[in-house]
Amino acid sequence: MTNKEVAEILRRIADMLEIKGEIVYKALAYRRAADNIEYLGRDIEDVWREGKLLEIPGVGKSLAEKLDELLRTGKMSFYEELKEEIPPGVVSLLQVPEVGPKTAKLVWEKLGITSIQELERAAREGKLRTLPGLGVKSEAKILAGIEAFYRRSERIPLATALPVAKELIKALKEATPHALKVTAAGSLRRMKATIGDIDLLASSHKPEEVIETFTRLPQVAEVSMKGPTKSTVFLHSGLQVDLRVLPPERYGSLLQYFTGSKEHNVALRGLALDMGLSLSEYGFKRGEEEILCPEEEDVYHTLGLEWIPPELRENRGEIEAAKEGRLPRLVELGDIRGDLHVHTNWSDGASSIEEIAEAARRRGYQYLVISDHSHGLGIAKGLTPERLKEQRAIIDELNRRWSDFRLLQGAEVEIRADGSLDYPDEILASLDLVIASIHTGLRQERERITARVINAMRNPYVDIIGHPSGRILGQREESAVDMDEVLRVAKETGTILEVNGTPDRLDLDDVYIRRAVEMGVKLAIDSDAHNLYGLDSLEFGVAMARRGWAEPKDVVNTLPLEELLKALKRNRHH
DNA sequence: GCCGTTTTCGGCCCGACTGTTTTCAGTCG
Repeated sequence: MTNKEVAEILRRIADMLEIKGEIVYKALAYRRAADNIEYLGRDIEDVWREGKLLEIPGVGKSLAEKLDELLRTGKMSFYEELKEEIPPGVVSLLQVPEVGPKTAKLVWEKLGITSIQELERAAREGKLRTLPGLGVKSEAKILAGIEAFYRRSERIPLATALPVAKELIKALKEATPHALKVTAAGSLRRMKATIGDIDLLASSHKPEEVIETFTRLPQVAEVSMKGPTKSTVFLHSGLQVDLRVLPPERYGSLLQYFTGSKEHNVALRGLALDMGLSLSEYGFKRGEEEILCPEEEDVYHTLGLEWIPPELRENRGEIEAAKEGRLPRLVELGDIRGDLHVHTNWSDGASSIEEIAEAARRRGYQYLVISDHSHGLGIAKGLTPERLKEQRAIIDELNRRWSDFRLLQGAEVEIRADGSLDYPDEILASLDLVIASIHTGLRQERERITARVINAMRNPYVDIIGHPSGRILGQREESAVDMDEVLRVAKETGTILEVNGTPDRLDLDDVYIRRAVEMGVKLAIDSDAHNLYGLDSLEFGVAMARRGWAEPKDVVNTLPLEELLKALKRNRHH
């Protein structure tokens, strides 16, 4: 059973407990455990086999027993009993915006509603307004919520949300002189791989005017909620945007609060309470006395912490690290000396070798690895060994042109469905760098696909495993590959794992990056560009690496050229 | 249900907005 599946069951239990009306803290405990399991970075089954369930934060005696039963037998009797008690359709009502546990319970008990379709019918027939606590307006809100549910858009990639946020910030600043600072916060500022909605905030002496202006921007399709300091709107694209406005002297606490994550904030507030302080977006309070925080640093310093980079704010150890002054010096785009994975029009890329090389050089890179596909990937015009030789001649020719920049010839070699590599060893040996990737047979079962990757890593000429999980955000789940095993073997063979910055890949995921960093497995942050603009994607790879606590020393392409060449695997095997 | 150099019991973050309420409950983040 995967971590995600276990986490889903725990979250479902939490939902059912809330509908039952159990104390909310019980449900919270299940959700916290679910989060910690999902982001564990290792297989829950392994942890279970080692008898270390209790070491997972948020898992105590009771949950450890229930998880043991689940992993041992595939079923959890507590969960099965709850399912008998509460129909699954009632739990599904919680997916509708505006419907929470109380409303779900109410309509189930009073009207026998057990599905979203039934809820919709009841709303249309005006039955909801007859229930205690609900009126005509609530009924309309729920109906609107159901419509939103039906056309709900999935989370969108970070790279899609960022320019939208930038445009809104610009538009708001131009539309009113009262918006002083305007910033994107939330998961966007934390650079999560996907974004649910956009959180903006502004400082102003006249918050109400800023809110008013914002809700009238031409980008806004619908105003969902509007108060003196806060509003929620939907853009024409269906994307939800929240705006929160406070005066400048409270901007630091507002920025901190709105950046989240929720779990990080909860932990910070707990810390504040220990110091006799109460923390909110307005600042600190000690009794009646207020401590204002115009800058975000003020919030952290008041709590005796170093300022924590937003990418780390997930309550996964960053607060303890900040307390002890051992936060990592996270890798930055400026540390990157070259891109190790780009395609050209020799395979499925759009630009020539020369064009992309010049573009990389203009970025200040010291080197660039041309890594077109191998011939097995026919649809991508993969290179035969003969064409590879022709390409080498061109690369050699181009290299005479620069003294400050070097082109390397690599390849993205297919790991075939049977586990063999798409070029023979003598061809691999002729390349400066070899990336081995899986593009086919991604749905193979765990043992088989893991064996393929490990076989590739054991080949002395393979330097990097490209996009190790094979996920495509919003389209394809990660493969069943046993990432724990991949990490172990990578440590043993010195194989580098790629952090692919392509916006819909972002693969490795930050959770595994963190694990790699802890284990001392090296990373390569690459763009996997297929055209000149694609080079920009490396920035998102950097963001993922930062979320995974990676420092420059963990990333091979922060090295100068000579050191990079020394670090590559082949030099040890020759 | 978890958790503990002030606690093994009694806490568990804090506030905005909305609607149906004459003082607060529900939902959301």
